Amino acid sequence: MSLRHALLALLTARPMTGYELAKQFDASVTYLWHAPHSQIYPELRRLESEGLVTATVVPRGMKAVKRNYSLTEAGQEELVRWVNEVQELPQTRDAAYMKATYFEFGSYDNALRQFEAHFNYYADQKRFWESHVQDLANKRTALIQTRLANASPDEHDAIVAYKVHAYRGLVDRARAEMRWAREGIALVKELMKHHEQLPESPAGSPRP
Amino acid sequence: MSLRHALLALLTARPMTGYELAKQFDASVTYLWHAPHSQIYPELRRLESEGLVTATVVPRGMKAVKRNYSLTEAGQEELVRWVNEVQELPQTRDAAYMKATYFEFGSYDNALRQFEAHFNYYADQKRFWESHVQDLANKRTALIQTRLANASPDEHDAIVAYKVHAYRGLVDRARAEMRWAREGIALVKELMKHHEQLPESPAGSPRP
DNA sequence: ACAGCCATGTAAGTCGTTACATGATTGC
DNA sequence: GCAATCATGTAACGACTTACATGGCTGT
Repeated sequence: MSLRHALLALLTARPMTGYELAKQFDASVTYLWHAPHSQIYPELRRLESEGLVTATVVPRGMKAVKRNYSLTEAGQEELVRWVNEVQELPQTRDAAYMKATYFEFGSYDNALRQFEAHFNYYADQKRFWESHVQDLANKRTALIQTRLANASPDEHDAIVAYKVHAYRGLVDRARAEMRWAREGIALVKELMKHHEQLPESPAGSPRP
Repeated sequence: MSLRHALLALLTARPMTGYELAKQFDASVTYLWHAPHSQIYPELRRLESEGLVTATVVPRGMKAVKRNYSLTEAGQEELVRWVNEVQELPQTRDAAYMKATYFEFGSYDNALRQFEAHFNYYADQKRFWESHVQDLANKRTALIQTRLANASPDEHDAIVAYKVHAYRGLVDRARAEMRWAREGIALVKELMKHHEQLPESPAGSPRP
């Protein structure tokens, strides 16, 4: 249950409506812990019913309303409890690597395509994460600024440094994935070369 | 839906009972795609009802029975279809990194503990994956041997190489996680040093 | 009038977790 | 007789996905 804690953490910066929270999510946390708005709204209601946040109903336009959520003391305590709890790390579940172990059931071209898609995906992620690291290090996002404004100055270093460390870790991870994909492509090309040298055509296992 | 395809892939080696499949899972695939037996048994029934596997009922003891599953042609086709399909990569969902971005809400000691747990976890994983790479490269597991026996010899290289590449990727990943944790520990120690030099005690944000 | 963003949800279904439950066989 | 391992499930619940649905406000 990281979603609720991500929401609580966002609310430490300032009170926000569900919509604003969803936007902040999409701008930062989503790259660490993805959640669509359809998950956020009900979770906020649950947090409210558990007393971890309070909502004040604000009119919007003539008829409609929005709910402005803020953190309660119980919410802050729950956040601290969660931060101090050492969680079990989740067991690996990686569809891309799993599929890669079975590339023999597809063509060489397919393996190349898969590795290329992998590379491109992480190249994109890397770009985002790198720019996010820059934004954080330079305190360039609106959220980090309000967060810092609410904290005592001698904590500022830590607040920024932890976030930078996490997002840098993701940049490294993206780099590793890109390397893995590149090496995968090299491997496939090697296998293709070998295969050309044995002109007998295979007829054993399934291959489309 | 990788579970079903992992099951189909395992069955390319030889027919197996649910129990055997669960054991094979726990010995290899589980480190790529974890699934408990309570998920495997129902999934096998579903695969059977969709015609991707067939089951022959074998007596065990006097009263009980077991079901021996084997891959059908439709199952093989589905496996090939899946291998050739480029899947969207799942959005990141990393509880450990997410929590790390909020370590300012806990003590320095807590941050150290968290990073140490992270390090130890991946050190374990690395050991397992490394030995698995060795087993695969030397064709030392029962499963890879039956799998190879059923494939044409000119495919043997690829079958082993793809698996070795995937598990090596996981070893690299574990190494990266260990590095991240080490750097996290160094960061916390830096922050502690700085903090000692400012003797005023903080009283702003929540800290237990 | 219409586009685009603000704003908030529901509903159905799948996937995954955790705990519970039962019984058979093998070897000591 | 008992423990370990073989063997197969169910049940309840929670997390997540995808699609659907509604309406308001702002600027052109």
